Amino acid sequence: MEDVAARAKVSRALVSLVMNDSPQVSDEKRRSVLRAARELGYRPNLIARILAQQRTHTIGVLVDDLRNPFFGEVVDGIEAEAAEHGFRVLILNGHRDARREVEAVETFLQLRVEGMALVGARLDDSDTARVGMAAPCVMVASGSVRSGVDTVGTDDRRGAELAVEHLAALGHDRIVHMDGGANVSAAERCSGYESGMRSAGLGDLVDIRPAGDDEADALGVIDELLAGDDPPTAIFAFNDLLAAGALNRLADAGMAVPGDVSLVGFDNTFIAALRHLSLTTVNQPTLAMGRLVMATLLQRLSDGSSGPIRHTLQPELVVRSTTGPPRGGALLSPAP
Amino acid sequence: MEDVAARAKVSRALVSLVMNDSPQVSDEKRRSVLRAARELGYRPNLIARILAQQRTHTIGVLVDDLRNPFFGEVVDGIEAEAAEHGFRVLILNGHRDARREVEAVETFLQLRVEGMALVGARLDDSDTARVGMAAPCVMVASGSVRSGVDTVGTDDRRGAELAVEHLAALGHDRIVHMDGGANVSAAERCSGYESGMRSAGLGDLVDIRPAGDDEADALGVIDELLAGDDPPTAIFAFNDLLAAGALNRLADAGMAVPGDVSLVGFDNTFIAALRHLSLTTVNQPTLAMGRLVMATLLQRLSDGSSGPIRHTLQPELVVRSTTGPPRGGALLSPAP
DNA sequence: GTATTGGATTAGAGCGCTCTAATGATCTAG
DNA sequence: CTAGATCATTAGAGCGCTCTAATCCAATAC
Repeated sequence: MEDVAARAKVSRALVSLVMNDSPQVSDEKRRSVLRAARELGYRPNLIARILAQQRTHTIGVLVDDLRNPFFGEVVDGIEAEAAEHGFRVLILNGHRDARREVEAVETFLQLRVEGMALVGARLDDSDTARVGMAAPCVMVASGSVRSGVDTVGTDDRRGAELAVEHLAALGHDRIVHMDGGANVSAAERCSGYESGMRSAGLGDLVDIRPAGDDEADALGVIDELLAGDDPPTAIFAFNDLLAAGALNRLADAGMAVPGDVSLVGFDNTFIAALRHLSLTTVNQPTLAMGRLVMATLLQRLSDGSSGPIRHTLQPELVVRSTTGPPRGGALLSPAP
Repeated sequence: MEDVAARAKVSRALVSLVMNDSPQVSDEKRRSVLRAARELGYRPNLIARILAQQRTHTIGVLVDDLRNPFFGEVVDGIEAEAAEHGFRVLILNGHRDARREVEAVETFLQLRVEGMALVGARLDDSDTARVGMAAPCVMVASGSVRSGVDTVGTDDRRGAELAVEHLAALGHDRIVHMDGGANVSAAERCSGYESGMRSAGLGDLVDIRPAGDDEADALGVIDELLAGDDPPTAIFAFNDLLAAGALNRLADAGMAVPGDVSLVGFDNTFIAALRHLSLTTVNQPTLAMGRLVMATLLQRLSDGSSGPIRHTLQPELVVRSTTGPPRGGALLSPAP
C-alpha cells in the first residue's frame, strides 16, 4: 500500500479511500492510484483491513457433513441471502464429529466472524449455549430445547408423525424406526415416531433401532431386522441416505419394496426423487430454511436484545413408491 | 489481551508466550495467565495474530458445487491431509458459476491463504494462470493444458475411453456423449469419447450433445434424443448426476435400461452404487486425490521453485447394471 | 566478593490497513 | 478582498497480536 501510494504520489490514506471506492476522491487521483495498484499487482490485505475496521463482514457456516446433499442445499440458501446483504460466508466441515465441530466453532470465533450458522452440528446443549454466548448463532434444528441459540428448522417431530401416520393408514403396525444416532434431529424424529405410534394405537409396538445418518449405517440394522423372527412390515428411516442404504440391503436380501416392506425416508433430497429409488419421504424446504437462517442471523445482528428466536417450518409428506399396504395385512388393520 | 496481562500481573508478551504454549515460561505464571484468560473469557484474535506473524496457516478450497457428493469426497481427502500438517482449511462455494469462482479466489487471495485448491473450478486458462501467479495453487483436473497451476486428477480422457470401449465391446455403435458443458473435466472426457469412438471404428458415429453436470441438465437432452428418428442404443454421460437424470427421464419415457439403451456415468459417487440405480460408471479415487492435492500443495509450499507438478491417477471402469448388449444388435457388431 | 551464565520476563517496534481530525485548495458571496 | 463554505487530501494514532533484543534475577563459578 505504501508502494502504491508512493508510485501514485499520494498518501496511504488516499489509496485506502480509492480501494473502498469512496465518492470523495477526484477522478484524476483515483485513476492514477488504480493504475499504480495494477502495475504493482497490489491486492488489499483483508486481514489488515478487518483488524483495522473491527468488522469482518463474515459469517461462518459449520456443516456437519459435506457429502449429504441436504446440507449443501441449506448452505446454498444461506449463501444466497448472505450475498444479498454483503456478507462473506466461510464454510467449515464438521465431519460428523462433535470434537471437530467444537474446534471449527473455536476457529470461527477466533476469526471473529460476526455470526455463525450451525447446519446439522452435533454439539451438546452446553456447547451450543457456550457458542451462543460468544457470538450470534443460528442453529438448524427443530427448536424446542436448544438454549442460548436461535433456531430455524423443520418441525421434525411433526414430520416423523406424518411418516408414521402414512404407514399406519396403509395398514402397517410393525413399524420400526431406524434412529439417527448423534445427529441433531435424531431425538425429535424419534419422539415424533413414538407419538405417531401411540396415536395410531401402536404404542406397544414401538421399536427403535440405533442406526445413524449415512447409507453405511443402515446395513447392520437391516441384517439384524431380517434375522429377527418377526421382521417389520415397514421402516421409517432417520433420513434419505439411511433409507437408501436400507433399500440396498433389502434388495440384497431379496426383499421387495414395498411388497415385503415399506420404507420412508426424511429430507426429500434429490436422491429420494431419483425415479429408480422413488423414495417416500418427508420434505424439508431446504432453500427457504437456508435463507431464513441467514435472515435470522441478520436480525440478531441488528437487534441484539430479545429472547431466542424460533422459526419452525412445516414438513410435508411426499408419497412415492416405497410405501404400500403390507402384504395381505391391510385387512386386519383398524379403519383409519 | 491487555486485560489478561493486567489481571495476571504480567506483560502482554508473556500472555502471548503462554497462548502459544512456549516452553520457556514458568509454571506459576502460565497458570495465572491461563486463569486470568478463563476468567475474562479471553480468546486470542486470530486476525491480529495472523497479521503479526505474517502466516495464516490456512489453505483455501474452492468447491464448484456443494451438492455434488463427488466434490465432498475430494474435500474430505484434502482436509484429512491438511489436518495432519497443521493447516486450517477454509471452504468457499463456487456455485457452478465462473464469475463467483473468480470472486471466491479473490477472497482467498485477500485473506492471504498460503495455498489454494480448486476442486472442479470452471475458470478459464487465463484465470487459472493468474491465480497460479498469485499463490501456490493446485487444481483438480486432468493435467495437460492447465498452465501456471499444479494439477492432480484422474485421467479423464482414459476414463472416457474405458466407457466407450466397454459399450463398443458390448456391440453398441450409436453411442452418444452427453457433454459436461462448462465443467473443467468436460473437454477431456469429450475428447476421450471421440478417441474411444475412433479406435472402435465408430469415428463416423460420434455424436456429442451439450448437456451439463447436474441431473436437471439431462432432461432436455434425453427428450431430444428420443424424439430423433434413430435414437442411440447407448449413452455415455458426463457424470453420475447427469446419468441419474437421464435414467429418470428414460424411465419416464418407458425406455428400459439397459434393454433399450445402455448408460454409463462418471465419478462412481455413492449414487451410482445405489443398488436401484446400479449405474455402470468410471471410478475416480476421490479420497486419494484429495490427499494428493494437499500433499502437492505442501510440496509446492516448501519447494517454491520447479516446473508445474502433474499427478494423474488412473480411472477404473465399474460395470454395474445399466449396460448390456443392444437389443438384438450384438449380432451385427464386429468381433472385439 | 565479583564475574558469568542462562532462563524468565518485558519493552517496544511493526504487521497493513482504517478512521478521525486537521489541513489545503478552490470557490462563492458579501 | 476577505470570510466562510465546500471539497479533496493527509498526518497519525490505533486495531490486537508477535518477535527481537534488552533486561532482570537467581544460581553457579572462581
